[in-house]
Amino acid sequence: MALTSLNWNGNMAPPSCWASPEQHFEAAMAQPWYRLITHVNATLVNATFDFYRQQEIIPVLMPITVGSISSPMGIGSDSLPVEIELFGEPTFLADSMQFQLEFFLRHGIEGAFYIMPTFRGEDSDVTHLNQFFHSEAEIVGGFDDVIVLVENYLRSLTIALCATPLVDNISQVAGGITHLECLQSMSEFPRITFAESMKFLGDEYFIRSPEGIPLITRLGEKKLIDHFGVVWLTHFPRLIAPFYQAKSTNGLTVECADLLIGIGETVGCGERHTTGEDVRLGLEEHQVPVADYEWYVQMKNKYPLRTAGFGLGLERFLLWVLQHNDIRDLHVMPRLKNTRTWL
RNA sequence: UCCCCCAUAGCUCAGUCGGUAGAGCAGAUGGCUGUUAACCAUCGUGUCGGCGGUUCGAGUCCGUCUGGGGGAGCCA
Repeated sequence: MALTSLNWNGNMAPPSCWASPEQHFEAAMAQPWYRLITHVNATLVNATFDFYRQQEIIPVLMPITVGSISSPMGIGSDSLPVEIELFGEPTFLADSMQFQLEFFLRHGIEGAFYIMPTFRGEDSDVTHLNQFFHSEAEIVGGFDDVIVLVENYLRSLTIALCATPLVDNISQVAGGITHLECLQSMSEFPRITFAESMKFLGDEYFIRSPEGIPLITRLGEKKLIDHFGVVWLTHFPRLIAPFYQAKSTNGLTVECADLLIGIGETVGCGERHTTGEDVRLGLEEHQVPVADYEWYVQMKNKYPLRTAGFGLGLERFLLWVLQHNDIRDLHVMPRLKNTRTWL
């Protein structure tokens, strides 16, 4: 990218007018904030492709619609899928393309990735968007392999950002780049298991689900971030994690982790069930109908494979990069539920 | 989805005990000063977010819906 100078005069602050389409059109066109977003995004996408090319993890093309809910409803999740009507058929917009990535790994490749918009029906707020850009990858391997992959990926993203002329503008907005430099210098990120975090934080940072399972609160996550800066929260109790994560050998937790950084959970990763039978058990335990995931079970029955993967919310990562606190400021072309658009 | 708060002029907000609405800023017009502007004067009908109810009478009370903010949850 031939960026030699980003000499944007004036206020770098976000206009924060996404609720007003008329104002936002002007702001998105002219404000330095949105020009910075565009260039930072370009750097992140280029860096992502560069990173995976070195790892021989390949980009794959996938549809953004799915025929049945891919969002794991049931115990441990209330997430809302987005349903539309397409050619007269009820259809869901993908909330993640993890299962499709898992499919592609059966093509004899070591890893697959994509960056695409995915969709969520929850109300938007300072940390949630109804469409966000998802950077997901799935590899042949296990829990520790995907942790290393994510750490290397984030390191290479921050190195790429620091190597562009954008770094001065980022520094201006974020109030410095020590957070970027600090992450680059970490050989590995701190980890804390869910069980350890309960001892570390104390009961007041947890609530109980209707089934009596402890859930960490947002305040608890914030406390961990304040203490560690960047931290993996690992090995969640089986029933509060999605059904597709592989069980730990203790049978009580699953081989998954959330990366807490910036405003909270920014990466979710985990090792998947290897066999169809394990998937079937997971569905049963989470009280999710097996019929919705029949192909997924069949795939693992016929082509068992140990894989692991992760999903990164690009805008959430960008919040951390810019040290900002409202994710709705990060879309040049906003797509928020119940909010009109100018485009 | 749950809890709390909010919605009044272009903007920020006031409005007490229920008696048919006010201020500041912005704006418009005029005046004045040796003219990129300041100052002075004058100018306010706004479905009081929508619908329904109570009442002789509702911005005010009740119900409900919509939208916004905060918190919880869910998630990336």
